[in-house]
Amino acid sequence: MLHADLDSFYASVEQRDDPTLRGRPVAVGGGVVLAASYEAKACGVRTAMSGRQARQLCPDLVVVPGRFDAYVAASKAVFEVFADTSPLVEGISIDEAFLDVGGLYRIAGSPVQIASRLRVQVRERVGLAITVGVAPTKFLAKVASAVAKPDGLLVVPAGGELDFLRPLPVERLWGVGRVSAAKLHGRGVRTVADVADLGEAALVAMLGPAAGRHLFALAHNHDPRPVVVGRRRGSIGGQRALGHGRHAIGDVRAALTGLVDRVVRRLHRADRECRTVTLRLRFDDMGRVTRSHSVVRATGDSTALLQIAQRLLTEALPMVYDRGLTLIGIALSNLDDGDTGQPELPFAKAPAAALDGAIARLRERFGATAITRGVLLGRDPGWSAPTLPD
DNA sequence: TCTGGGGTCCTAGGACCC
DNA sequence: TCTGGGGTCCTAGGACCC
Repeated sequence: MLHADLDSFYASVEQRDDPTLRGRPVAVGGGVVLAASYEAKACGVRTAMSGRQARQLCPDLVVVPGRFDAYVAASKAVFEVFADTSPLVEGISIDEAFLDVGGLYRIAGSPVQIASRLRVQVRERVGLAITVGVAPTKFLAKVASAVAKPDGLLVVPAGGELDFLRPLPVERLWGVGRVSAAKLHGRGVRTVADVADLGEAALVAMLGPAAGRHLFALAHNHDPRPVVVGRRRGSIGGQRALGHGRHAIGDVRAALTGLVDRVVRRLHRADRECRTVTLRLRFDDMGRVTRSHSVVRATGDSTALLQIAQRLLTEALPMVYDRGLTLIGIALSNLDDGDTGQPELPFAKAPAAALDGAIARLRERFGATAITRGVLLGRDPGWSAPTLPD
């Protein structure tokens, strides 16, 4: 497995396209740092840090606004190199992917040779530095690339997996963030070796069944997940920061309308439909709530989706009045499966049996002899089902 | 030092079905 | 009058990732 990860992606694209930025600390973003060049990272600037704090840490910092079209174009070019490298590519985000090169020995050489060539190709064809981790499993390859950054290549040799893994801090494990790390530290668990030796039951008790088992497996380098080609996203969303202070409800509604418009446009461009609309709100105190609504039949109708979104906002309005609203977001999920072109329906597994059972009970209880069966496709208020003759 | 925008996956309770 | 066991789906919240 190869894990290929572009270094400081957005910032690197900026430095590639503007020679005056090379060798200087660069941050992409404004209010918040979206990406920092290695020169900026050297003075402590980090992704997700506020712009003000970043400037304090690094007085020479050059802050540039994002040029997302350029990043998308660069990403496309890099993924073309990936596609030329292996038919088994799984994109993880705009700037990283897994490549399964296990079957390419005869035609392309060893994984290390393939990885070296990949780095050269990305450098020559796209002008960006990329770090590659090579290991027998996805997880280990990802850890290897993280350790090898920037502009590196790291191979975890077969048989040496646990020696490589065990001394690393728990934060290196995929799925350990701030909260889990704090829980683990509280129990004196600091390294991967500590996690591995703790035992699965103790981890499950601490972190829940899924996370506990997941972590235990990773700590023992058990990661059977294959590279999955052509994964489709499960949701499409958008959000907008509103700034502090009070906002007129009309402005909030207008923001939501704009958001829905943008997101539905992307839904259409992807040629997909959705069944669930989720409204996200965030408040002054960083508290957040979500409100969602699902319809039975997937739709891409912008009017219908906007109506649902506005209704969710109306329902959430009482809490908006009490707490300062700072962010509004919308997400469309339960996307249809585009392979069949058929919207995915809930209850799809056994509707016929359910209907037969209901009919049997009607006969039994009421002695009904003529029964009309219909299929109800919606349950929104105001929706009426057509009745069909038996 | 309170901050962007885009996502995935898991958990838990409730309603409902056989 | 009261109870088993196996499931799906929806909703809300939370952790985590880039």
